[in-house]
Amino acid sequence: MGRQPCCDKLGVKKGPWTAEEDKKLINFILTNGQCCWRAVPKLAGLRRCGKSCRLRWTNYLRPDLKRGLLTDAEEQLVIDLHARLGNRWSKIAARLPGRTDNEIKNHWNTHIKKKLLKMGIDPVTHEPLQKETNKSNETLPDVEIFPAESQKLEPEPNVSTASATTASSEDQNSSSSPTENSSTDESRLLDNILDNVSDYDPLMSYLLEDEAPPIADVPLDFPAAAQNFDNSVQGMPFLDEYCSWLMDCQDFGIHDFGFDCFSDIDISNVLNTLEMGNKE
DNA sequence: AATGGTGTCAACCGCCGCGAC
DNA sequence: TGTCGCGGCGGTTGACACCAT
Repeated sequence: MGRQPCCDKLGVKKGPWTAEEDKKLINFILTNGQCCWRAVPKLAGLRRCGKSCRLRWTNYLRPDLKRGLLTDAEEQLVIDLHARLGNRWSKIAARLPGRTDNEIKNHWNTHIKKKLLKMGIDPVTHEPLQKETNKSNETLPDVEIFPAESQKLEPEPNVSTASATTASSEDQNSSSSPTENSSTDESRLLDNILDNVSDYDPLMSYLLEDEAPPIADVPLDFPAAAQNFDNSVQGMPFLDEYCSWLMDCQDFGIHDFGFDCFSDIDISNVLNTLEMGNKE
């Protein structure tokens, strides 16, 4: 392959994880929580580098992950967020509870990109391809044109023109080069964008609120996490997905994997609570 | 049934930012 | 202030599954 391995120490295993390795990692994290990732492989008895362990955990083993394809709503949200944030997958993923940046990135590259191209929309700029070619000399688009949002976000004099314009340019920048010019400016810009979004779209508003922590950020004290989970999902638009995830967990047989901590969580209670929250 | 092409996604790589010292 | 180590991020790769011929 000729790739320079990041974990080239002797005896460090690479490639797909085995069920045995997964089990070891899960058991370790559940027993000890997430500590120094570098120490994890040694302490957990794994011949992997810490980075690999972290990746495996965050992208695949984390119990709060959703499985399966993105729903239409999620997909639309990803598109909306990508229009604003560019290829900042982790930021996008943070707004989709139970989804990982890797998953969203993959889905973007394999599904959404093609979908948008088919619709005649440039997946990078989110502008119609036709228009894109016509305005090749322009440096910045005046207004970001994005079908779903252009309907929702009526241009308002004082609000989003500046940030939308900047967002588009930032979008373009970020897709070609991840380097940020100014993190302070950027966060201010992001805040503006998020504020403006909140003015228009309740769904986006909810998902973009910093006060509503994504499930992924719930600390890994699982019984406590279950409580936070319980609280944080009240009124969530994706309740069905959480329910199905919990169902999946049961189907999957989490105890087989050493998820004994879940014995502290009465999943049916959680489900009931979720359903009650959904009805309210 | 065999084979080649294409799509999907888990995992890796290298860079960057941040905190500790 | 500079250096180092760690975690996180985004881009990319490669193995595998699926489909068409």
